[in-house]
Formats: sequence, C-alpha cells, structure tokens
Amino acid sequence: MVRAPCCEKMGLKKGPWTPEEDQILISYILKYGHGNWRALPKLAGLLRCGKSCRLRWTNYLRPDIKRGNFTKEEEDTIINLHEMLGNRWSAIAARLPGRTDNEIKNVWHTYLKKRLKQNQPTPDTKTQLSSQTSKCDDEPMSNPTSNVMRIENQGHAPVVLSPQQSSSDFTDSSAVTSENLNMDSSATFPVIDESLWSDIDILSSAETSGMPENNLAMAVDQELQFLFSPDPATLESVCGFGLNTNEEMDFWYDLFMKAGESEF
DNA sequence: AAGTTTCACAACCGCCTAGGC
DNA sequence: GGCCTAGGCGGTTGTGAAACT
Repeated sequence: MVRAPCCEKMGLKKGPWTPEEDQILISYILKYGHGNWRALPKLAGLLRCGKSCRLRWTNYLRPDIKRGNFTKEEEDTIINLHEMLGNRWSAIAARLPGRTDNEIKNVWHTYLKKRLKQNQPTPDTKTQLSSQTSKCDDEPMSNPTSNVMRIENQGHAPVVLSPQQSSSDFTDSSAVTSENLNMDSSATFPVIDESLWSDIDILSSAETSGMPENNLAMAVDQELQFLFSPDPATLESVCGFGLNTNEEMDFWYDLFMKAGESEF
C-alpha cells in the first residue's frame, strides 16, 4: 500500500496544537461535522493532516470528553477490563463514558500498571497462579493460552464476541463499574482464542459448500473439543455464560446440534 | 538555586481492516 | 479479485512540569 507523504513533507504542521487551531477545528466540526477527515483541514483552513485533526478531536476536543483525574471506581474498572480484554484500549474506553482510549492507555502505563505490580502476590502465590499469568505485563492475566481473549462483559455474564462485533456494539449499555460487573474479580473464564472464529468460518463454509453432514459434525466436534478443552464441562460453562444474544444463541445451537449435543 | 531525573500526557507512527471502485 | 484510501487501533515518542538531589 502506498503511504501518503508525511505531514511535514506536505508542508503541514506537526506538534502541539495551539488554542487558535483548536478553536478553528471545533467551530468547523460543530458547523459542518467531520464527514471526511482528510478533506477537513483544507476546508477548515488548518495546516494539519486529517489524521492529526481526527486525533485532536477524538482525544481532546470532543465535547463529551470528561477531563480530570480518574476516580477510584474508574481505575478499578480499567483494571478489571484490562484483565479480561488485554490492551484493547478502545474496547475498554467504550465502557467508560467520557474517557478516550489514549487517556486510558496513558493512565495504565503511567500509574495503574505500577499499582498492580505493587499489589502483586508473593512468589509463592505467584507460582500457584502461574497458569493464569502471561509473560507480558500487558497481556490479560487470565489468558494463558490465547493471543487475544474475545470475552467482554455485558452487565452480568461475559459475552463471547464474534469478529463482526465490537465492544462499540454495546455502547448502549450503561457504564461498567466493578460493582455492576457483578462478578468476582478473581473469577476466570474459559478462553476463546481468536482462531476460533476463523475455524468456525471454515466450518461454516464447509457446511454451505455441501460437506456431508456426518463429516461436518465430526469436524465441528473435533474443533470444539480442541478449542474448549480441557474438558467438556468447560465447554458447557462457555455455553452457559456466552450466549447473550439471540443471534449467538442460534448460532451455537445450530453448531451444537450438528456436533451432537450428547457430547456436551 | 541549578541541574538531573521522573512523571504525565498529548501527539505521532505504523500497521491493519473495511469498503469503494 | 485486486488495488487504493480513509479511518481505527495500539505502541511509542516528545516535551513540559514536578520532584528530587
């Protein structure tokens, strides 16, 4: 892919924004909106690239942004969500109204990570928990095997998201706090690996391409056994908490029917 | 008081993906 | 189907302020 020339080469300004630039950007967006970020700076009369304008707006100028220190509740929420989601800052930000992914990321790196380290268990207890901790501090602590854990919490039970869904799909839900998460922060959930969805895509296309039902059932069976190992009870618990939408319910129901319900 | 280090956060960079053509 | 672009995301850097020596 051919990259657009950087701002400086285009004679565009970089670095901190001035109050005048802010004012121009705000008044333009309030008047005309931001349909096309690339065209916006030109139309607004700013010597900035569209990307810079977008970042300035989304991270700083947006009227719904909450400025000021994070409350204890917000910090706990970030910690809980980070434990579940890892470094998916935008997903975390979607659950904290008025906070941006950039702000949350900064708070995490400068403060919360250290706070967590201070509260970290002693080496003994650490050994016991070793199966739940990852090599990297920034990786989800309850996610020992997968690259990305696609489990999100929608009020009560965690939701397993398909790749077509994002946390922003749930922005209508109220802000998540450690209280209304309604969960034990030490609770761990079976991990859904990102590869699950691609595997299921493959199986789905096999289905539509007319793979014999028995073969398909076996393939799905094996896939699920593998993905949800170590034991079928784990899978059962996955079904129990993961199916919060009718679509998901139907999807998994179909899948399990084909795989042979008795197995689970 | 001056120099150095650490902290906090805004901004940038580069990669990825969806969607249009 | 392949190319291109815009927008989104996470990682990293730059810089001013605060704290420390």
